[in-house]
Amino acid sequence: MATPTIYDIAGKARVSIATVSRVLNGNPRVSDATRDRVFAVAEELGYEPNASAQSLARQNSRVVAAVVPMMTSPFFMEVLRGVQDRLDESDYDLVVYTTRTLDKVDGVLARACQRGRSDGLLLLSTPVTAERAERLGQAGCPVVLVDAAHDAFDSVTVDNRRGGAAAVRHLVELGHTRIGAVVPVVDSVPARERLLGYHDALAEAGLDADDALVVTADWDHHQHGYTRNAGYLGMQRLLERFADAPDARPTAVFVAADVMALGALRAAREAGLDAVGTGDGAPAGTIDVVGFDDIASSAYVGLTTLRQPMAEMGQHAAERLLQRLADPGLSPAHTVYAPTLVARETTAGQPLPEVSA
Amino acid sequence: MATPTIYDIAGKARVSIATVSRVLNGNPRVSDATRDRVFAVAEELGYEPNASAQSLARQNSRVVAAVVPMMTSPFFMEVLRGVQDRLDESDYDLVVYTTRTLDKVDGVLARACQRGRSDGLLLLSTPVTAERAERLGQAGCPVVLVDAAHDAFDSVTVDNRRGGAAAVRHLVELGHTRIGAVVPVVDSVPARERLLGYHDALAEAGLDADDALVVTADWDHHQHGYTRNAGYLGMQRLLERFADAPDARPTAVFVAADVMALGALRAAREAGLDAVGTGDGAPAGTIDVVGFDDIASSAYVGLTTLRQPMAEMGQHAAERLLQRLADPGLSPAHTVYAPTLVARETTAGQPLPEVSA
DNA sequence: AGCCCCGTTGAAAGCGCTTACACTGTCGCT
DNA sequence: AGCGACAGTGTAAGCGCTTTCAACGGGGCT
Repeated sequence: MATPTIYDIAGKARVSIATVSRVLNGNPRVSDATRDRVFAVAEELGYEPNASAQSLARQNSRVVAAVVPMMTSPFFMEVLRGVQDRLDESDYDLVVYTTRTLDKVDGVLARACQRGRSDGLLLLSTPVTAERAERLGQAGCPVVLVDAAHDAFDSVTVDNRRGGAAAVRHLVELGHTRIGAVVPVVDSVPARERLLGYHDALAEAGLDADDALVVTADWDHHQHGYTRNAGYLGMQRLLERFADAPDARPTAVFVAADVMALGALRAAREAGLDAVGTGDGAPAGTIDVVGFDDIASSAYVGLTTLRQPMAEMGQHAAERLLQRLADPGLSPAHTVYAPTLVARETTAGQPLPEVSA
Repeated sequence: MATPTIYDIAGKARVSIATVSRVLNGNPRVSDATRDRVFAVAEELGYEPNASAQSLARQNSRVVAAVVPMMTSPFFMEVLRGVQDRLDESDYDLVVYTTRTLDKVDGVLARACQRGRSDGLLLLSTPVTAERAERLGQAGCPVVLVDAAHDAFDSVTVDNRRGGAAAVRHLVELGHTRIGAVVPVVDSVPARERLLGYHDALAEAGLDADDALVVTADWDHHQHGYTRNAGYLGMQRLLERFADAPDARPTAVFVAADVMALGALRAAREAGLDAVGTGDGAPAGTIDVVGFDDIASSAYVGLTTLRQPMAEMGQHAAERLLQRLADPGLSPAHTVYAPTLVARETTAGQPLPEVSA
């Protein structure tokens, strides 16, 4: 026989399909005898409900969709892990959509939401334009934003500006006065915020801002420059600028994302710079680096960084979406986490401490 | 109005729903005038077909499901990117299921396949037990395995054994005679194969196998030991064994996965060993390392490794699944890629070459 | 005895779509 | 003129499930 349906169960258990449905859905208005019989038959037949039929009948899908720009970023993966963690405890399934380019987002929104493939949406690092907001509002699909914000929707983010400032402040405290920055493509809001933080801290320390010290990643636009490669090229460009004026070279660099920092570290090394500085001033052949995110690799390369509680953010976002699914009337809440500084070798200049396992 | 249906379109365009359906599905048996009218109305209403209703009616979902053990592994992400690439050109959607633990796999299979949520399955690094094979066969759901194999199903893998051997051969050629190995949990088939390759190469070179030189990751079982942490601890343990006999210490180590190698490199560094060896013999304070996979980070840390064409494998797997979806009668094909050695600093002992961008 | 209520069940109407089949009207042909 | 062929369209029967509503038979009650 093909895959069994409730009709098959009904026939074999000598009840109507309505009763079968009741049993399967835990409706209490069924006698124990019937319930047992139905369950037994269902088990025997290896019955699995047809998801499409269920969705169609109950007008919801018990599916939550996550939309992520690129599937390869450690940041998203960590967030998704958190999401998955929370969702595992619910009876919602998670489906992940990746949008290579931002203009594909709308297509995905259509598919995920308007076509009824999912009951709710988790938008990661996906800017919500006015038009898009309109569309989402109209579709009436609950949405939670992660690493992005919009008044009309729930959001969970990290205070990027404060994080950027904290990163640079850390460098200032170590005695650096010429501090560079390598940031992703500026149309990324978090990137811009982090850069603002950089300037905040500079101003606060009474240091002059100098455009020559700032490199904006002009590569890998499709990923907004959040790549190892962009970090690599960015650091290279930064150092090249001072090839003729070694004394003016930045002694420390804030790289606005850990993936980029991985590349930047490499570029520094190739330029003969040791990323494990001494912390006091600017010994030649040395450079300090601070990243942002604290992806898994960072601990292992000893990268000082600002930790975002990625998994926690994912969990929280999922939690919030679940709440909203249960009660669509909730008014939008904005959760902002404070990034925390994790000092490691790229700024500590101390003997290698052990990785925290 | 709620989300529009074909009834709304039909009403407004003064045709029957059958005609609407025909137009929307590109059926040629419709007059041009009608077609235009229907399209216009559909556009105007912002119509999107209900996915559940379509699936139910056509008895398929136009969805392909990928099952991956852990969402955080770079390997899987790369494979999935390839899958996505190929699927983007088709009209299938990809949904990703993650299974924290292997016993959850069956639940997912039920949900994905038997419940009709997807038309085909991509199983990544998921061992197919006899029982599971039975189940999959019965569900009649097309399956393609990646990084795993089974006679009854299509598979795309890499020749792990040959790769392991190539890795070790490379070390032998560099003059190493005491070569260690750090491998993931042995119940991982690929891991076991790579270890076999290690022994092959040793034997081939006339070197004695020595259990003391092999460490099996006994940590992070849920990820089969494929973690930075497991690599870190593994290398630590390996080095500890020779703390009292520095002369017997391995001068080179084959770490059977790049993520692990990242951890291993760290452990070596903490132990005062430079991973950039000179290639000739065993200078004190030096150790050579070869990994496996060539994940994105590897180029940046200068890790010598055996490259798996991950994205390509993903693409190919998707391609094959699509073929099988079109023609379920195809007999199982097994594609085996040859891993290629990518020599970098952790074995080259040469001045840092530039990262290939 | 008659009534109502309740627990238990079944019949049937959808959910939004696809598709086999039937129907209508033209056209081209003998 | 009369035939079949055929393009274009509508009718209606599902797809597998949920859910409303009605029906049925006992109890417990007055």
